[in-house]
Amino acid sequence: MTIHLKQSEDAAFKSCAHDYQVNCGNCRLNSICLPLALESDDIQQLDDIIQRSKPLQKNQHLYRESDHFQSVYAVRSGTLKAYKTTDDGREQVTGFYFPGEILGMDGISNNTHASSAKALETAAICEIPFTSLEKLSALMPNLQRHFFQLMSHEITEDQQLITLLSKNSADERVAALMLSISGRNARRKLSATQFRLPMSRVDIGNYLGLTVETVSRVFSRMQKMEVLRVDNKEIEILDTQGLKNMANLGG
Amino acid sequence: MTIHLKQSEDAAFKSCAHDYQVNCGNCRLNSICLPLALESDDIQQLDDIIQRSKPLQKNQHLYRESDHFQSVYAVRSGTLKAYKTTDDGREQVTGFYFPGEILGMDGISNNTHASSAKALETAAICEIPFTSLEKLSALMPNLQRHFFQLMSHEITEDQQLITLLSKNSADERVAALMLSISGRNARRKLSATQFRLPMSRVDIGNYLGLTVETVSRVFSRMQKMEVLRVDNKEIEILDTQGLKNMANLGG
DNA sequence: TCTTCAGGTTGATTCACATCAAGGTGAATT
DNA sequence: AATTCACCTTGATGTGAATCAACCTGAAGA
Repeated sequence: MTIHLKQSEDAAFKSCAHDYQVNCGNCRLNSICLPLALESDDIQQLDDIIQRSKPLQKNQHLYRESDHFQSVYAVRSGTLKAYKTTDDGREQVTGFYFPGEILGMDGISNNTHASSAKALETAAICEIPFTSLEKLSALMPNLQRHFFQLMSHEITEDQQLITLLSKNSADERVAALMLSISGRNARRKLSATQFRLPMSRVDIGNYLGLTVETVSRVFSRMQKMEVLRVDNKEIEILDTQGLKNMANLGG
Repeated sequence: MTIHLKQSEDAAFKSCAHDYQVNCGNCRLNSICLPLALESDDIQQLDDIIQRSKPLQKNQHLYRESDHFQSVYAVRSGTLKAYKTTDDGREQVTGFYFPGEILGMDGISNNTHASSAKALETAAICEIPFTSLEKLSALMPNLQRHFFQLMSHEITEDQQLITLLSKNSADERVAALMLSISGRNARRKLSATQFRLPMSRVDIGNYLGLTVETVSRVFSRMQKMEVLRVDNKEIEILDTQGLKNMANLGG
C-alpha cells in the first residue's frame, strides 16, 4: 500500500521532469493555481515571466526567513512547509503547501521573507518574480484581482488557524487538518478519503500547537472510534461525517 | 486620570467631526495609513474615491461576516475589533484596529466578509471602495505595491498571532499584546508607556485564547512584579524591558 | 437613594495536554 | 544479519489554564 503510493508519486514527478518546459497553458493545475479568465495571449504573457528551475530535494529550502524577497512560488508537485523560528530556537510551522498553491507572499510587506520554506519531499516549483508580476498585474485586471484574492485567502486561512488554536481541542484540531488535506486533495481530483501525509507527526503537532505524543494519541483514538484508518503516514477516512462532527467546525 | 484621557479622546474625535471633509493630503495619519511616495496629484485621485461617512457609535458594526464585500476601511479615530463567530456561537476575536490601520481585506477572496467588525468606542472611518481601488492601483504602481504590502503585513501579523497562541504562555501572550499596543501608540506619536485599553478583558482573553479570569490574574501578577500599573483599563508600563523579557519574543 | 447589571477580580478545584520515560517499527547502512 | 537512527506509539505523572463559584466596583436607571 505504502509502496503503491510512492510509485504513483514518483510517476507524477517524472512526468513533471519530463515536461520540464510545461507552460501554464497546458499545466493540469492551472484551474487551481491561476483560475484566470485569461485570453490565451494573457496566459502566454504570464507564462513568460515564470521561471521553472530544477526540483527541490527533500529538506531543501526554497527560501529562508530574512532572505531578500524577490519572488512568490507556485507548487507544481510535492509538498512544502513554511515555518518561523522563534528567538529561543523553536520552530512554528505556519502552513503546508500542496500542488497548485502559492507561497512566499508574506515576504512582500518588508521585501524580506517572514518565514522559511522547505520541501517535505521532492518538489517542483514555479518561480514568479514579483516585480514582473506587479507590472503584469497593472496591465491585466484579472491577474491583479487574482493576486489580491490569493493574499486575502491566505489571510482567511490564517484566521481559521488562529481560531482553531485558540478555541479547539486536540481532537478537533487534528480532525480539522485531516479534513483540510482531504479537501485540498479533492480539489486536485485525488482521493478525498485515502492519502499519504507528506509531513511528520512532529510537523503536524507543531502546526497545530500540540506535542507529537498528543497527535499520536489522537490518531489512535480516531482509529479506535473507526473514523480513520492510520498506517503510519497512510490515512484512510472511514467516516467523513464522523470526522466532521469531531472537528466541530462547519459540519 | 481616566477622565483626563477620555477628554483627550473626545477632543481628538471632535476635531475629526469638525474636519468632516478632511482629505488624505492633510490627514495627520497619512504617514501611517498611506505612506505613499505620492505626487499630490496622486493623493488627490486617491482622495476622490474615499468616502467619509458619519462616525460609528460604540458597538455598531462596520460590516458583518457574510456581508457582501465592497470596500476596505481605514480607521481615522477610535478602535474596532474584528471577530468571527464559530458554528457553535462562540466568538473569536481576530484583531484590533487602531487609527491609521486598514481592515476588511479578508473579504476580497470571496467577495464576502470573512469576519465581522464592530466599534469598541466611537470611531471615524474612511471607506475605500475596492473596485475603485483596483482601478486606481492599475494606474499607480506605488498604490498597487502599497496594498500588496498591506495585505502581506496582515499575513505576517496573523502568523505572529499563530505562533503566540501555539507556543506562548498566558503571561507571554498578554505581555506581547501590551507591547503591540504600546508600539502602535508610539507610531501615532502617543505615549508608549501610558494608554487606555479600548477593549474589555473578555476581548483580550478571546483574542489571546485565554479566559477572562486568566487575563485578570496575569494583570495582577504583572502589577505585583511592578512591570505594569493597571487601573481598570488604564495601563502604565513601568518596566518596558521587564515586559519584553516577560513576552519572551524578540528581546 | 437603592437596585441592577456588566465588567472585573480572586480563590478552590478540575482537566486536557505537556512532560518524562520506555519501547516499538521499519528503512538505510554496514 | 546486525546496527543504527528517525519516527512513532503508549503509559505514568505533572501542571498551567479552564472551570466553577463568590464577591467587588462603578455606572446607569428607577
